Amino acid sequence: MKEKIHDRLAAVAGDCGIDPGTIQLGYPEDPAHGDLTTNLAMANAKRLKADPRALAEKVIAEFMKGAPSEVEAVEIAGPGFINFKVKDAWFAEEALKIADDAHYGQSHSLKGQKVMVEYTDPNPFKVFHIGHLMSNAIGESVSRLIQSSGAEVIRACYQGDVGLHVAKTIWAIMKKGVPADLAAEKAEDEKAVKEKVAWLGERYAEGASHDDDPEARKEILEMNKKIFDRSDDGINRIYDYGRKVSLEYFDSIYARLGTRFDRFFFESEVDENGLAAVNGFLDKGVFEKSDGAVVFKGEKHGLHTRVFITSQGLPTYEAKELGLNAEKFKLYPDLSRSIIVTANEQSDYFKVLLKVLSLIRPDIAEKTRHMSHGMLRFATGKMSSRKGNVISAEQLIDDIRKLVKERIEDEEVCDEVAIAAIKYTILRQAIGGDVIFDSASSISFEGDSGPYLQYSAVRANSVIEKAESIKSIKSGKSIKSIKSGKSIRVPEKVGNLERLLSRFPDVAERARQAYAPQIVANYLTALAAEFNSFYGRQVILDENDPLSPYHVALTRAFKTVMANGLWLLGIKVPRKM
RNA sequence: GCUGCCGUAGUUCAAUGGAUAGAACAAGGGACUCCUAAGCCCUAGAUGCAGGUUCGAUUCCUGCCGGCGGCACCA
Repeated sequence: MKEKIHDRLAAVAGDCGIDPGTIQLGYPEDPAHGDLTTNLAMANAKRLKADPRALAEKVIAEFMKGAPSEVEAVEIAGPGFINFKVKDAWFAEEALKIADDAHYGQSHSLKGQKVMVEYTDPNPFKVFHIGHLMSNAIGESVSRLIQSSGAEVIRACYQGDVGLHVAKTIWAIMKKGVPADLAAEKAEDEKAVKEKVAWLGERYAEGASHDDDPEARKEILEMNKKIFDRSDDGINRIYDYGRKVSLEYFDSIYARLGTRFDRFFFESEVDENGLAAVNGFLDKGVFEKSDGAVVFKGEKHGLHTRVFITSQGLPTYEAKELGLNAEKFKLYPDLSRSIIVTANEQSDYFKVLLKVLSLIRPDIAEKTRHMSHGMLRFATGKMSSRKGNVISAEQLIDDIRKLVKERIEDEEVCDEVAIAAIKYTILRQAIGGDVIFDSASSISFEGDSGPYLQYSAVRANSVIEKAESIKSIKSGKSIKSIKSGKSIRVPEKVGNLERLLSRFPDVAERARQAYAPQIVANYLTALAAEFNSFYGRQVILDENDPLSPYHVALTRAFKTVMANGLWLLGIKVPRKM
C-alpha cells in the first residue's frame, strides 16, 4: 500500500513541481493522523514560493484523479502534512493474506548475491566471554537480515590460534609443570572439556599477569617464535591439545546459541600470506621499516602508525588480517560484500587496516565493511580478559537460566528463554553503544524483553492449536479449514494490530538496509503489546461470535510475523512457556 | 596531548530533519468463575550547555562540559 501511494504521488509530482526525493511516506505515531503521512508540501513550499497548504491541496487534487482504490481519504493537517487514510477492509484482507503466508516479510532485493559475515571470533586458549556473546548475537542477526533479502550468506568465524596470547598461556603451563594427563588423546566428555578450558583460561591470565616482567616477557616472545615455526615438540604437544579442547568447547557454545558457521578461519592459516603481502609491498612504499619492525605510517591519511611485522620478524594481528581478507576472496571470488563484526575498541585499528587494504587490494577493500559494537557491561565495573576477571558467556547464560528455571520445567525451553533474554537485551538497542546488563532489571523478563516476545508468540500458538479442534457454529466450518479468507466474515473497523502487521515488510526492509536489528526488535515489542491487548480485549475462540474465525486468522497472522521477526533476531519460539 | 564514539524520564533504551519526543523497569490504582496473569487497563516524569544552518533540529555544523574507547612491535 505504501508503494501504491508513493507511486501515485511520484506520478503527479512533476506537474506540481515536487522534488521526487521529498516524497517520503511515514507512519504517524497518532492514528488520528491517518495511516501514512508525508511532509512533501513543507519541503517544497519555499523553493516553489508557495504556501505549504495551498501546495498540499494542489498535490491532493492531482493525486485524487487516479488515487489507489484502497485509499479512503486524504487530508491536510498542521502546517502542510498530507495524511492518507487507508480503508479498513484493506487491512483486514491483508491480515488474512499474512495468515497464510509463512514467508511474509522476506524480500528478493539481494537475490543472487553472496555476502560473508565474520563474527564471534573467540580465541583458543582464552575465555569465550560475554564480548563474544555480543558479537555473536549481532553477527547472527545481521546474517539473517541479509539472508532474508534473498542473498546467500557465508557465516565466518576467525579464531586466533597463534599469537602472543597463546605463548602466554603455554609459558604459564610450562612454568607450573605440565600435567600428566595432558597427553591423553581419548575422547573427552563435555564436563571434562569445560574444566580443561577453564584451566587454560586461568593459565592465560597467569601468563598475562607477567606483562610488566621483562624476564618473563623475553621468554614469552621466544616461545611465541617457537609456536609460530613449530620447532619444539614439547610445545607443539601442549599447543595441539589446548587448541583442540578450546575448539571443541567453542563448537558446543555455537550450537547452544544457534549459530552454524560455514567457514572457520584460523590465524595459523593466514599468517604466512599476510607476512608475504606486507613484505611484497615494503619496497613499493606502502610500508616502511622502523626500529627493526615493519610499520604503516597512518599519519599521512589522518590515522595512526601501526606495526605489521615485529622486529622479531613475526606478523602481527594486522598482517594476519591482510592474509585473512585475501583468503576470503580467494575461497569465494564472487563475494559481493564482506562484513566484519568486532568490538569498537578495534574501530581505529580497522580504519588503518582498511586503508592499507585499499592500497594493496582495492578490489577487496571496497567490498569490505567493518561494523563495531560496544561492550556488554555490568553495573559493577568493566571486564578485562587480560586481568582474568572476565565473565564467561556460559556463566552469564547459566545465571539467567537459573532464574528461568524457577518458572519453567522443560530444560530445552529454559535454554531458549535464557538465550532470548540475553540476545534481546543486546539487539534492542542501536549497534555501537555499550549494553548495560543490570542484574536487577535486565534479567527481569517483563515488558521490553525477549521472553515477553516469546510469551506472546507461545500464547498465540496455544490459541491456534485449540482453534483447530473447534467447529465453528456460525460458519458451519472448522476454523482450521479456513485458508483463503474469502468466506470469512471481516469486521467493519480494524484495530492497530492489523495496521502494525501490515508494516512488517517495510520494517524488515529498513532494518536490512541499515543492518539494524533494533528496528525489528522495537517493532516486535510494539506488535506484541498490541496483540496482548487484543488478546485481553475479547475471547478469540468464541463459538457465538461470528468474527471468531477472523480473530483466529488474525492470531495466525500475528504468530507468523512474530516468528519471522524473532528469527531475524536469532531468537527461537519455544513450544510452551 | 591527539583522535573516534556517546550524552533523551529516577534507571535502561527508542524516535527515515517533521505534528503532542515513544517504550520498559521502578511507584500507585483497577479488571478475571474467559483461549497461558512472564499478560491487560488507568495515573507522573526527559532531549548536558551555548551558538549556527533550516519553514521545521533529539537528529546536521561549531565550541564547551561530562562519560567511554583508541593512539608502535597484543588480539
